[in-house]
Amino acid sequence: MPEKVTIYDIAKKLDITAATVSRAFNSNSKISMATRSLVLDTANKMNYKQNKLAQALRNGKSNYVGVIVPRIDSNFFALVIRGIEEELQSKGYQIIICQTHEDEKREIENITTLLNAQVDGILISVSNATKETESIIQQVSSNTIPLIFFDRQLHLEGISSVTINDFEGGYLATEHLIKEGCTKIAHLAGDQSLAIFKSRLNGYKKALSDNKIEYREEYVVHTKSNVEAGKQATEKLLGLHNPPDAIFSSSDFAALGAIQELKEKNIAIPEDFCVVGFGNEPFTKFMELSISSVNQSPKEMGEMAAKVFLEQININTNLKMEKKVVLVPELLIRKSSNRQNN
Amino acid sequence: MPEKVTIYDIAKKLDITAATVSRAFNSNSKISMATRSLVLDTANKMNYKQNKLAQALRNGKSNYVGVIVPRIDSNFFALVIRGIEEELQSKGYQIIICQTHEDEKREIENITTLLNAQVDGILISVSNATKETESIIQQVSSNTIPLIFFDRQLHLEGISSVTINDFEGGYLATEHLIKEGCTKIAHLAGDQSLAIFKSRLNGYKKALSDNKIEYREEYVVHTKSNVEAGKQATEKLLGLHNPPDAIFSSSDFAALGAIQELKEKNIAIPEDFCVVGFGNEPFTKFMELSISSVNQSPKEMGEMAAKVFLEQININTNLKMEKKVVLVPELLIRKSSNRQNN
DNA sequence: CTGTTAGCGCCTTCAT
DNA sequence: ATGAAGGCGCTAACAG
Repeated sequence: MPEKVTIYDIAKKLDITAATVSRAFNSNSKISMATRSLVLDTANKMNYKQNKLAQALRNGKSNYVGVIVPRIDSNFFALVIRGIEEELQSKGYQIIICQTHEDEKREIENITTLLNAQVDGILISVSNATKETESIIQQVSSNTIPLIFFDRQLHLEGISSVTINDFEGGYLATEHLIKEGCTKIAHLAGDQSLAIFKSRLNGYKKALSDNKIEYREEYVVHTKSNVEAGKQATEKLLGLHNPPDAIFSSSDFAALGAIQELKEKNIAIPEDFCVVGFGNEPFTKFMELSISSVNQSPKEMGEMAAKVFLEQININTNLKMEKKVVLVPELLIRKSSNRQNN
Repeated sequence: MPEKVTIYDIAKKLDITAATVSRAFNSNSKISMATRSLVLDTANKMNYKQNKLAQALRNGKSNYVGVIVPRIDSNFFALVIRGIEEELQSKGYQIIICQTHEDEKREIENITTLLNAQVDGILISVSNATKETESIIQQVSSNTIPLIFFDRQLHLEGISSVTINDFEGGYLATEHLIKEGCTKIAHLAGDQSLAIFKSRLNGYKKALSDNKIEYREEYVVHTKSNVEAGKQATEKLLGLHNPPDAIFSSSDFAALGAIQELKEKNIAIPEDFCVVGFGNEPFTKFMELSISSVNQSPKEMGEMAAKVFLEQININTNLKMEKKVVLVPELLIRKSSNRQNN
């Protein structure tokens, strides 16, 4: 049976006191090398395991960091998490991952759960922007522990964030399509309640106007970020009086749907129609007709978010700091929009 | 500043004792409805958060469950985790995810970390099968907490597991290729130190012999599970005196590599060559030439693993039980191997 | 139904 | 360099 062995057990065996055993494990204290190694050895032999819970309770520091994402079964978030983990684990932090499934209630529950677990910080990609979520996040950040946004942020004062420049991403993609000779560029826009999608749309608009191309309302279709939605949106676009000759999609999945629809209609890509997606999902480069996309550097984003947390936790907690890190998006030109090298 | 509020703070304010406050939060105890709701209300107003760490320490139960996977940025494992989470979260468990990156040292570290964190159980997909890992796992399982294997197991007595029938998966895939008229079927075999890959190879062999097809050593190429390795292996196969007319790949990524190589050599798929992968990665159905694959039902696997854990934790701990759940693989026939409906 | 007491495992002054 | 004592926040007897 369990028979958990504690520092008292090993103290008794060595005829010393628990305090000494404790000191042996927290090397900083002054303790003779002899007893130190003796303690460590016997602890090992007795199969002793430090109880992090007790440690955390006593120290007021759990070494847990909470990570909240919409979902984990997405290449993007999985890579962000990987980045976070790699950065944090070497510093002795363990991460606890929570998923919201884009549900506001779950999001609030997750925050509560993490606070209950006494995490030392929270890294969050927000799903929702209700007033309630906003006020809870504001309160957590200003009263308790460091909270850092990544990818999807709320614009709240005093809260740090690590994002990519979605505006620039949208701009680059659109500009590229213009350079390829496309003049009637449509946009599959995502959920406009999320700032990232708004920014991509704005980048698209700016690129058009900078290039003296008229913005047409009818060329912007709001779609979910999945294949089927992309297909339907494209069908709609192709049915217009004056159909577009290119699509910049705010999501790779919708871009794939667009391509499927175009193929069904026997429209040649990229000769007669160009497509650019967003997110650099693995399949975009696997396709025979590889899909141009905007890389968001998810792993680097995670690493950066972790670094900001570490800075935050190490400074004097009275001195709140706000750090807004904005990563640069990278346009990956592939077959779906490359007329030169085709 | 933090100013953590405890049950004592709210007890003082209400002029009652901390025990009563505690009881209010653990509804089972006998306590008057009046005080109960009073406590809950004021606790809420004071922004009180239960300290799960203290609770866990006191109760000897953390409500944490550790999950160890090779990596999280894989569709398969992400979905397994999702299944685990959905099953466990409703029961009040929080999961802590660790990645091994297929590194034996990390694997052992992860186990230690989780034990230190006082998890109530460990769900693990093993990366490695060294003697050391084996003995640690054996020891954890028999002396401390429930440990359950999923997908990748070690064959140790008394330890439960949830896996899919990889043998059958290999058999189904190969049999299907035979039915499509292929007679010279090659196999891209994975790391044979992992049982899952051994089983897939064995299923392949059995399907051949059941159909009176001679097994040829030269048709089995051991490759890593990535695109490049699949390409190279296929190049090698095509260079044989008597090259194959089909490939059953133990990995979807290698299958994709195979297809890329075949296309470069202008070999028509599926007319002149059929390919079947394993894992049902998202891209397999996204491709224009969609790839046949074996579905491993990752989400269900995760749910099942969680359920087995819950059973284990709820029975008398003296009574160790071993439960081997084997899920049935599902062959998904797509364009890369479908000669009938093409 | 509520108060009192003790202790989960650990660390950290304060002594010595 | 080590021992003694108290407490982190909570709950579970045991009283009453």
